[in-house]
Amino acid sequence: MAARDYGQYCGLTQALELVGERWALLIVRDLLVGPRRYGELAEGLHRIPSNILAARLKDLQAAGVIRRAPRSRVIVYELTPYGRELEPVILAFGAWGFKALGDPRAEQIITPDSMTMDLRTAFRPQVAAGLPATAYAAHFGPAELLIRVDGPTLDLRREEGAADLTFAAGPGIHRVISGELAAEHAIATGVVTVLHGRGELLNRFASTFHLAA
Amino acid sequence: MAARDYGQYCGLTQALELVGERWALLIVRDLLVGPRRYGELAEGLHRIPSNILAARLKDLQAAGVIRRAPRSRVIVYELTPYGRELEPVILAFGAWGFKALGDPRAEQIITPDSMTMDLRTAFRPQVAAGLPATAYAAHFGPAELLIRVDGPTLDLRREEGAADLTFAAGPGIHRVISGELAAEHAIATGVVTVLHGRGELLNRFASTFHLAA
DNA sequence: CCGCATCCCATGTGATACTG
DNA sequence: CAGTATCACATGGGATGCGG
Repeated sequence: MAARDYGQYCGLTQALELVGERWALLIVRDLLVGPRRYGELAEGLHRIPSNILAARLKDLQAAGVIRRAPRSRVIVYELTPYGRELEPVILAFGAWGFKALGDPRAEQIITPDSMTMDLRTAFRPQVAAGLPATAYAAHFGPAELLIRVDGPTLDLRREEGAADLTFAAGPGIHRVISGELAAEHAIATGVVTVLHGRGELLNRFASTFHLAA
Repeated sequence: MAARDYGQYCGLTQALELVGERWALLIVRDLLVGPRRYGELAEGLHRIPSNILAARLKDLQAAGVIRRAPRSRVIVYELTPYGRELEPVILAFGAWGFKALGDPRAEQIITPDSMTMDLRTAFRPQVAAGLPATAYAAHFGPAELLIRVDGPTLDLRREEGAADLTFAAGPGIHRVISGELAAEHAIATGVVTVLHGRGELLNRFASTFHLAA
């Protein structure tokens, strides 16, 4: 590692040596949602080569950021307390990057975990507090995310469940969150497909989750 | 770039595609201190190969993070407003990494710009507000940093000037900031050498700049 | 299957040298 | 001084293999 050492004694340099390599922060992002198995991580980061995933998991463990935890016959990876302290950094970094998101390219997908973190970033508790409690079920391809907003609290789960509004969406959903695409227009153009419930609730969704672009 | 694309449409992924490559955030860190010339960047990031520096400057420019600015016959690089929005991210990330800083390795140095950002990270305005205005002049090798604390405001300049305490320090100064090394002990062991002024002022320095480890 | 390890090749990185 | 050019090598990417 000496050759790839930045050669500086500095907080940022140290941070980059711990989690600065390719894919590392994305692994942390997914683990912020919850403990994940090797295969789940590989699925969420669908373009990561398996050797790289294995190497990163090893490095992150050595760095004290994550931990291997045996859970009744299967192994899950989870963040250590130190790793969890990256949450504000990742949220702020994600908010910064969100502003530069252009139109989604053809191969770009959204995964439940990436969407979960983006929604956490975009959640506006003070706005939500003034709105009725609402449950949304969002389908991203085969995956479903249950989004429950109750006053200023947000509960995100990767499961099925009763919702006031059920919709299917692709990457274009981000343009609704950025306010560039009005809810009605998103429905009209097929960016969002309402599967169940009143489509107007998508307006409430858009005001609850908002990040300027 | 398609092959190195993460393939996800997500704020964090986008951020990593803009400034996630090796050395990129360190360039941003140094530019947060002020506009810098090519040679100044190369000096501050003393282990960066010149071709990599040139490539990163080009990429960061294309990403809208930095900008080439001609200043009376010389070219300086400076952050765009969007690039400057990375400051809180970099400060938080640096604070996170600071906690994991072990003992400095032999080849690890501190540069004026890295120290400047670490001091900004560690600065405690509310503590400083309760202390008398103080100016410190810190020597890191050949470079000098003038640190002026006046109430809750911090002024850092890369220049010479009158100071209440002038000291020379190496990377070990970070252990004073983390509180692991008491000021008197730092002086006694030669981690910090007092060049001018009362050594007890290093205690004030340590309480003004503090980051838990 | 799941959790990796191995191969091979494209690309990025690093050291050095060089040019306008 | 501000970059380019070149080349050796390390790392990343993709496919595939393999043991538990």
